[in-house]
Amino acid sequence: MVSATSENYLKTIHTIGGSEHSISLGALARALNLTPGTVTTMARQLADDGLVHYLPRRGIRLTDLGRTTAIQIIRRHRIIEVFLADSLGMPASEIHPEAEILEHAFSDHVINLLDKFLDHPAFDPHGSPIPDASGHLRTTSLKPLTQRPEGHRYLIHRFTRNDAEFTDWLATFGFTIGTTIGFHKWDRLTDIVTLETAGGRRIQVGESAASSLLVE
Amino acid sequence: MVSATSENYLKTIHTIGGSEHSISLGALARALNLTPGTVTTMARQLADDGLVHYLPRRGIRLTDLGRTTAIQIIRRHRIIEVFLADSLGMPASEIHPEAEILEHAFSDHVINLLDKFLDHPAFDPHGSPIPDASGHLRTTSLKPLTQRPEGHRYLIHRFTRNDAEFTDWLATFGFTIGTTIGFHKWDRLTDIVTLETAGGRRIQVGESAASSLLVE
DNA sequence: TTGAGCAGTTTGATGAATCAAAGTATCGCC
DNA sequence: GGCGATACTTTGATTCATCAAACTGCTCAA
Repeated sequence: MVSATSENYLKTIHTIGGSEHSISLGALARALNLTPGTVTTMARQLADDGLVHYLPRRGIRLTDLGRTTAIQIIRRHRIIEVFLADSLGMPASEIHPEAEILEHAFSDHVINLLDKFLDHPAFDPHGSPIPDASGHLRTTSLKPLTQRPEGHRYLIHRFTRNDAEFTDWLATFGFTIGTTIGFHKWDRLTDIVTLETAGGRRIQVGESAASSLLVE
Repeated sequence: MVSATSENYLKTIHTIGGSEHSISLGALARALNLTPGTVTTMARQLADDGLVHYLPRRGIRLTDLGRTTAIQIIRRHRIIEVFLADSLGMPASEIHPEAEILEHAFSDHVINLLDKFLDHPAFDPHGSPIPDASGHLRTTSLKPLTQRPEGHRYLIHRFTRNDAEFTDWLATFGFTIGTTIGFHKWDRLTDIVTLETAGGRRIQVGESAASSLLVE
């Protein structure tokens, strides 16, 4: 069994370095808000446990075991987020810190039951994909609109925001599941995204609203 | 904020000593499976935090603060158990150890949302009452059958066992919600409880099955 | 009333996770 | 090629929760 602390290290290494990439301990220390010395000590510990490859002064990288462990934690986190938002009705902006704690307390067994209860969601409320129990991402081309190139039209597949007011509002422009949406422009300065209806009409929404549209 | 460790001490003190009674540190050490020295050290710590009254060599007792804290933990535990059993379909026999861990990870805010989601259950799947958010037990005369005196008839109010097979079986004897049930005898040696139908017929069930009948 | 025995306390040590501060490598620049 | 800045590592200390083992004090029985 891996401690909650180790789980947080693995999750962070996976988040900032991905599965292949080696990351510097400094970057890890900054991401975890710990002093460099602490992270050096823990890196040796994680390497002893076979969870990471650690080359002093060169960086740290997940082993196969570390990666599968990290992915299980991410899976737990995202399933919990779906539960908090969809079942309990928490706003998407509040769920992360709660999930951050709960992810270390839920057993894989309970998480699998929760996954079933939620009907095997493919995305969390922020639009991030949820790996299945064996750690694979469902092969799908669904992504949040904001992870697509601008200037194209996309097919709307799902809203990752459990908010009837918002989806009703979108529907007034003809944006419903199964229809297409134009991704005109994302102004990164103001975080305003300009959408385009089938009729060519332009509407503006915030980046976070736009990212709740899962498109293909 | 109280550590998960302190929470476990408080919960155990409340469980074995109730709210008034002082308990010996030895009893506490045995209940927590810790050495006496550990518990002595922690008792001083809890007293410093204002959670218990501790008189060396005499015993330990919850303060008002300790009691309300303990009751909140018990509330979290029991609401989580209802969720695991009723929503996720876990057998009542498996929920306790999971709830034991989760109770330290759920915030009071999320617990209140979960309580609402579950429609404010009054009892956990073992038949224990769930305190409300302010720590009060709903004033109700509902109790598991096995906490009633033998030789009387009681009104069936609820089954704390999410098991259609069991309730269907009871229904074949006319034991449904709103009807009465006779509590004939509880043989504490064999833990067999003898029930009596409206027609005077006697049926035997195990103590744990009988305790899942909430009666008035 | 005086021990013997037991319940409870103290002491010294351990492991996990952390920090501050001192020490060392490495990389790029002149 | 040498030097300085930056990044990383080491060292010594701290806190929390725990244990084993030595110690102390209370109570009951002879």
